[in-house]
Amino acid sequence: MITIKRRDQSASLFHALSDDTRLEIMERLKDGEQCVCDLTDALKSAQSRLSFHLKVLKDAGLIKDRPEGRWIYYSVNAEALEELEEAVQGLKPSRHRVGSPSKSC
Amino acid sequence: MITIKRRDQSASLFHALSDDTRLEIMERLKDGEQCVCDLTDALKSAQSRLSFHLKVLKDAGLIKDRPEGRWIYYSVNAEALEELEEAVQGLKPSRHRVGSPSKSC
DNA sequence: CTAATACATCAATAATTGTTGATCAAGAAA
DNA sequence: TTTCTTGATCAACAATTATTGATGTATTAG
Repeated sequence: MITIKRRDQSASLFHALSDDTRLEIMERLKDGEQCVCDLTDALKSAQSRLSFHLKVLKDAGLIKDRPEGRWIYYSVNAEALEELEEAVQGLKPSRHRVGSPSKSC
Repeated sequence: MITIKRRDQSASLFHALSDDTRLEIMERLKDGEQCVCDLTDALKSAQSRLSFHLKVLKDAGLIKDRPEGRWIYYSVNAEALEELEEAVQGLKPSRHRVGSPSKSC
């Protein structure tokens, strides 16, 4: 069912953004691509910890990686942000208020 | 620090939406307010389970409740959706690309 | 009044997530 | 080659979240 798939997709986007550290990573990446070492430096965190969070973001499609030499540069995936916007739009109540409470129970 | 507070607030909005069941609740509420019994009925779930998820959504401010008689009607809180939109906007990369990789490590 | 309904909340348990430190592979430099 | 650096991954553990069934409270019906 397509609806369920979309819910799952939305949930995974929201989940990836439901953590403070991951939001901070996204914030850093707004200014341009960063390698993991830039981030461990900026967030003063263990490398394995950041790799974990980067993986969550990447699995959700929110960021992309670009290996170059011995570094891997991460950057925001603009497409995923559009999907996210759509997901949020989809939460808005429809214009036409469907009538009064059902009172079926 | 205001930035950190905003990140926390965003994270809690995203977290509330990071679950399939809760997204389905939000979907149901789009068509108008529903009492818990409507939802247990529609989602075929235990009442305590839905109460739990409704609490998560309510704590995040995404839904409101309106007691009436022995029912409690839940509905979408439009304000929170605006906040959510802002949070998403805030994730977008800034226009001006800050130059080349730092290569500091 | 008692009985039934709607719902929250709690305690116990299960499942999922996050953190840490260790290890491993690949690239670059000596 | 050996060594150093970057970063992924794994195992062990900690912390958070979700599910279940039971209990409690308020409201309404009989």
